[in-house]
Amino acid sequence: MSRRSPSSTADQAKQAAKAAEAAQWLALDHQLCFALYSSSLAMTKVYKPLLEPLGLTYPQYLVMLVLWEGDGVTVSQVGERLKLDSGTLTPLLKRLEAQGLVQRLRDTADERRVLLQLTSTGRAMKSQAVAVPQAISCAVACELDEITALVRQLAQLRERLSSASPAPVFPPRSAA
Amino acid sequence: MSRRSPSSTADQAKQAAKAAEAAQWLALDHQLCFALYSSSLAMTKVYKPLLEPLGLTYPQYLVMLVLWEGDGVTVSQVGERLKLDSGTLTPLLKRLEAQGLVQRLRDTADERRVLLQLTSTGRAMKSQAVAVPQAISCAVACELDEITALVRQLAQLRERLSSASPAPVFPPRSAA
DNA sequence: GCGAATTAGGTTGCACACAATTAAATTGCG
DNA sequence: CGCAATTTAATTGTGTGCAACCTAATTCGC
Repeated sequence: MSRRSPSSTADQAKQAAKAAEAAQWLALDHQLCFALYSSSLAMTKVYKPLLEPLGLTYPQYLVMLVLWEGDGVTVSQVGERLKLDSGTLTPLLKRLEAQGLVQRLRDTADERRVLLQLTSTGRAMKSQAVAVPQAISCAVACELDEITALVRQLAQLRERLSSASPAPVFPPRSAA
Repeated sequence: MSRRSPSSTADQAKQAAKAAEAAQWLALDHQLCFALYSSSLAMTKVYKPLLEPLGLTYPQYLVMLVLWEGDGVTVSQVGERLKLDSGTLTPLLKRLEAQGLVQRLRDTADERRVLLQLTSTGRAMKSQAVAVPQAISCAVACELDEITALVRQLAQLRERLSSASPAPVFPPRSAA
């Protein structure tokens, strides 16, 4: 404290207060974005060893979850469900096809569409896969209610985020 | 219903019950992993237009948050904070360096280390950046308490995930 | 029918994530 | 001191995410 005082004490106090406020807003550990980001990455790491025996990556597993709920759907229907676009899904689906889990077939009625069908191998994997969420559930908390509540909160958050168009806080080209 | 009955009705009922249970465990919308994954991606999309004027990607912004809290730290200290490894951080930091926001300097005392210093440009960006979390906060919910609670829950979850080593549910090579 | 607008996937390019490997510097032990 | 073990980054390779662009197929106005 009190080292050099070329300007007024009031000025210094104002500066300090402003810096402290900035520190609060920018503190990593207060950021919801980072809490989401890091826990999502941590979740992926927990899944990885469980999915390895199945030969699936985590996003591939998500696609299989969608197809196990019902196949014969289009690429964009899967994308809508997972909130992923064709640039992500196309190569991913080709890898699932190469592994013999999924078939990609042009819709004869509308050749712009590609229909996704599980192969018998892909369908059979479902019974193996049930063990995955069970293992996760045990590894994490087993408090089903807590998990359910968190899932609901996050789903709501995701909705709010998807429909959010944040105010453009910067006047375009202010700091170019 | 009732199409072909080569086996007993009891068998069919058991099968159906088992399938229904599997469907529960594998339902996409019940998965915490997907709730995290999709809301994290949605969050990144909301940040993107806010960070564009600053010339930062979302992970680059996270690194800047760490450095604004205190620079002169090593690559691995940043990695520990963000839970990211050198394979991710090294190219990312080189891009920040190329933009003139950060300096990467070998520690003269221990030449294995690389110390990260903000440039004056990088330091100056902090005051611009305060507007980013403020805009997000408004765009999402403005319920500070709710956000704080969620951040705490997710931090706790991340800890549990990081220390979790899920039981290897599959006997190695069961479905190779 | 026919041409413009729309729609569905695919391709390309860039930026992560992370496992696995490598290389250089430091530490520690005899 | 000498050398093995450790530590710290960097590199390489695979797999996402996503914007921007492209192509082909369909639809719709006329």
